[in-house]
Amino acid sequence: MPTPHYGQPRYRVIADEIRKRLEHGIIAPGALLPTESALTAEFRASRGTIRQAIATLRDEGLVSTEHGRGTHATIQTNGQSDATEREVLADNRLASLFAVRAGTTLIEVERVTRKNGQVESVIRTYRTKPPSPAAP
Amino acid sequence: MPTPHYGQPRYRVIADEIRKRLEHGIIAPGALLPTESALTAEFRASRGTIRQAIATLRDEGLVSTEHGRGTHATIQTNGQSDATEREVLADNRLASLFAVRAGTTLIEVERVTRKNGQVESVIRTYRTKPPSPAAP
DNA sequence: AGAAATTTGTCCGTATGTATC
DNA sequence: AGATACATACGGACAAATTTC
Repeated sequence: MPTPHYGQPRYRVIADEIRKRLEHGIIAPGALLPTESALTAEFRASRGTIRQAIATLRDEGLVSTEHGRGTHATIQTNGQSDATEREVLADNRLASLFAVRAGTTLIEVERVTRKNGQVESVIRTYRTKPPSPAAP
Repeated sequence: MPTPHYGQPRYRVIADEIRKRLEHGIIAPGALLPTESALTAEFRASRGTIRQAIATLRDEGLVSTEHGRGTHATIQTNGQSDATEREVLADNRLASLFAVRAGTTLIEVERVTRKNGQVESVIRTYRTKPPSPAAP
């Protein structure tokens, strides 16, 4: 088969499927996702397509990827309030503002304001991650 | 030659070069960037690499891409204050919060707080774009 | 310490689909 | 309808970071 893509693009379908597994806890928070090759085999898609799907989830803050290690589900410090905190990797703009390297872990707090049930605004606050007290 | 890429990846070098042109006004705000094929020819890189470079700039809010039209420099309503306003396209998460389609134009206001010259936090507020008063 | 295997990152070339002009 | 331009998808190759042996 050549390269058909009617309706939804494949990478989005794949992202939707993986997102469902994250939301349903089939992939636990902090757990490693299947490798790109494993997903390639499962979804019968090329690596590029798989990587695009994962990039989508990364864009949503659902997963985090590290070179040579893998992609793992992001830990969501989310109770039931309207404020969610998560760890994200600095994009180029944030990196230059904070004077850190792109990809450095930052803390993002997201707050949602509503009006008559409708979302009025989304406020995201970024800060650098405080150094951990661990020291081997 | 196969695929040499020592030091900086090519897509980042290309993104840096285009960013410089945007900052220097060589590409005016609102103006269309060269097409992907033109950039492919200029930088002697494949389309995938060019697209990755443009994706980087899009991530920084510097440019905006429309299917079938092209990529143009984002209009920066930026005086000299610490608050910048720009138009961005909704990522999947924002789209679901605002109940709009991914890619819908949103208004982003970014504020930076500093302490002793160091950036302390970056606050980004997103709102839907108010309907224009135009009426054909 | 060092080599090998694993896994993600980058890059290329090509083909086809879809939106806009 | 045709030309132009971006979007999606495939497959292959090599680079770099991490883990495993």
